[in-house]
Amino acid sequence: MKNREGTVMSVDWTPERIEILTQLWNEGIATSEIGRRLDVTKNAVVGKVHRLGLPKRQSPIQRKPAKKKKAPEPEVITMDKLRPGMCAWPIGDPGTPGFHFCGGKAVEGKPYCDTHCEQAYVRSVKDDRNNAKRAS
DNA sequence: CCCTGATTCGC
DNA sequence: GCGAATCAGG
Repeated sequence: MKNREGTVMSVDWTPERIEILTQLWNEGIATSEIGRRLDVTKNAVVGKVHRLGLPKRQSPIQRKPAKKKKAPEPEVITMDKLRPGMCAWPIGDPGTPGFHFCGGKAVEGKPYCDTHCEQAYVRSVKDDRNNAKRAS
């Protein structure tokens, strides 16, 4: 695109250029060729084509769903993944499929993370009160 | 390694 | 919305 006469921000996808792009694409011209023709990169072409919803080509390519840039996918902490310093709060029923642990950062000296320490503590308080009553 | 297109993601 | 980077198939 252009900013008021001159400074190029990116390619100006005018209707003409889009038409050329579409036509060349429908003729089966390679993206790199189209890019050369319109003076843009092949990535720009394929990106635009994809955005325009034009028919796909070289079909049987199936990309990995995984991406390494972001969203590393929250790992499920199974027993073998559990390490010291990880919250060992059980999730699910032990011995059944899908059983795993919280896996969060455990509080120093505790087997659980902050959240699960609190939950454990709530129970402890009740028990401690009863125990304390009896003890005293 | 070259080509291709496909998808994600920072801008 | 754009396209470089990255990825996957040929």
